[in-house]
Amino acid sequence: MQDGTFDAPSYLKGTRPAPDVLRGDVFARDCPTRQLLDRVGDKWSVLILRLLGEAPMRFSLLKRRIAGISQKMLSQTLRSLERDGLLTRHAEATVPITVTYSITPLGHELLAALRAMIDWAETRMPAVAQAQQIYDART
Amino acid sequence: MQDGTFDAPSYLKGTRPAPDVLRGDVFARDCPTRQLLDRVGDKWSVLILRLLGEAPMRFSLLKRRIAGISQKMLSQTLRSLERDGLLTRHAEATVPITVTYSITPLGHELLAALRAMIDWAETRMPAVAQAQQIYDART
DNA sequence: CAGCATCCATGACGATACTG
DNA sequence: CAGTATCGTCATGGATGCTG
Repeated sequence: MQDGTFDAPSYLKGTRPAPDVLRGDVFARDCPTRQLLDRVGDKWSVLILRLLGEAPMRFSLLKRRIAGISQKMLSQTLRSLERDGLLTRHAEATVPITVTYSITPLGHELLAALRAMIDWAETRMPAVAQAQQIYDART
Repeated sequence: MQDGTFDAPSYLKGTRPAPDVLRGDVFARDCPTRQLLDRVGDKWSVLILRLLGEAPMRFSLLKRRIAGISQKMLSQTLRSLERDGLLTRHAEATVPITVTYSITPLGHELLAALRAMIDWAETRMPAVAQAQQIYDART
């Protein structure tokens, strides 16, 4: 039993306290925060979530409200968010077809969790911009 | 006056309420949230901020605690965060040189604003993973 | 120890054209 | 209307080698 049944390091089996130094591997790779940022840290996800947080919306309306997004990226990002369970797609078999996207409870939860970050960005990004100017002005 | 003095659309001049539809341009480009995510949505920034939120730390310790990061990315990300005013660099002229990084009040603020997101990720990413499996299993 | 310089692979993203 | 398919570009980030 001293060696354990598999090859996991001892601090992963709880026989030693995670040593703070060198638990990096787990921290960096499994870190749920990174996984989340991998998905919503892209160019459009949060923007789309915020819009759908206001109200369900059709593809074309999203396209018009998010100036600068391409059909490809909108479509791709929507599919990704749907896959993640953050929004749902509802297609009506009209001619032409009508597709509406809505945020899910899980998506709403995430949006709520992002609220503080969004607020911070809106009030404090000027301070960041100022810090940059000072940094860039240094000889 | 009916046509206005420049070629800006009327809702930008306040002669009509921003119509919800079509205010996309401003929303998408100036959005502080996007600016923030452009800076901390990368692979390592939040991780570094979290570590420095615990305690000031030297380059080599950061390198060891974040398994998988290259010197290049660590150095590059640290410089970017320093430029943004989120952390400070202190170099001591020992031989060899000793460099310590600390989080700033602004960085601490941001970290606090990210707390809800981090917590959400830690508790709810399993739900996201499950949603993905269901999505991928659909024929 | 704490970097910088360089090269290279990958993938994110945009533009364009086409479709049920 | 709501997409898919294809192509090209550019930025991100890893690997390697060198330095004060």
